[in-house]
Amino acid sequence: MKPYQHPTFDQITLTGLLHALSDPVRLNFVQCLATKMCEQPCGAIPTPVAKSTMSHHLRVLREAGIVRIRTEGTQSLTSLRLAEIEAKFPGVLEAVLKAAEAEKPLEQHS
Amino acid sequence: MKPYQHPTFDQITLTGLLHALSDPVRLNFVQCLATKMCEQPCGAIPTPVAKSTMSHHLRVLREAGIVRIRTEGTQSLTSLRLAEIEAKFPGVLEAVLKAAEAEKPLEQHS
DNA sequence: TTTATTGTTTTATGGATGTCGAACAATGCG
DNA sequence: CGCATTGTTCGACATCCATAAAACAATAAA
Repeated sequence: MKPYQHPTFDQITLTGLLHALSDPVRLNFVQCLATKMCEQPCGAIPTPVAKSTMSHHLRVLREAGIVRIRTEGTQSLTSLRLAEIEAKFPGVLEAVLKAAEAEKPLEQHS
Repeated sequence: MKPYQHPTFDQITLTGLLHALSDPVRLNFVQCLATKMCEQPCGAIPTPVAKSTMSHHLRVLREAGIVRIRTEGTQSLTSLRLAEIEAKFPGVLEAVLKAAEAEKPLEQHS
């Protein structure tokens, strides 16, 4: 299999992170990841978009340095790079996630 | 003159705010606004882009609910909606601004 | 009134983006 | 081996976006 390309700590940028989080689908995915606090296969998180679209979003999150993805068997496991982001941009992700949780009454279908 | 349209407190969204801040030019402008802590005419803040481009960015920031703009004479004065954003998304803007300040060695020309 | 200042609007353009279906790849299972 | 599962990749498409030049609007200053 092809191992995924991840940005290093130094390559992560603030604007890149903000842009990645500015999409509702991606923000919701990150939010779910954060609450579960463990690696998740993409399929384990409900999304309102097609498989291929989700794959695209996952790549954006990965290239922004927000998530780390590794493959195990047929499924790819995704985890938050929480510690690194906190180290680089203290308080940002935490505040955003808290705000997202407070803002969203939450609804998913399928 | 035409008074500017501003979103109400309820109309401000997290993704809208993140998207508005995800552009380097806009983030830099907001950062400058925050450090000066007072109304500023657009021209008082150095930008690397054309006037018309900056006008566009200002509109994005305004429509996202991040800044408030009023006209006085020929110039339009811009101020941060700091208290409102803090009330709606506690800690978000503060953390982002702090991260931006830490990340940017800062350079402007013209 | 003429000119300067300040910023907006319009129009154009090249590039990025979100979306999806279909085809493909890799692994696991029978 | 054949089939199912899980994602990725590849067009394709419509939309949004950052940029800027040019024209316009409104006020201030001479």
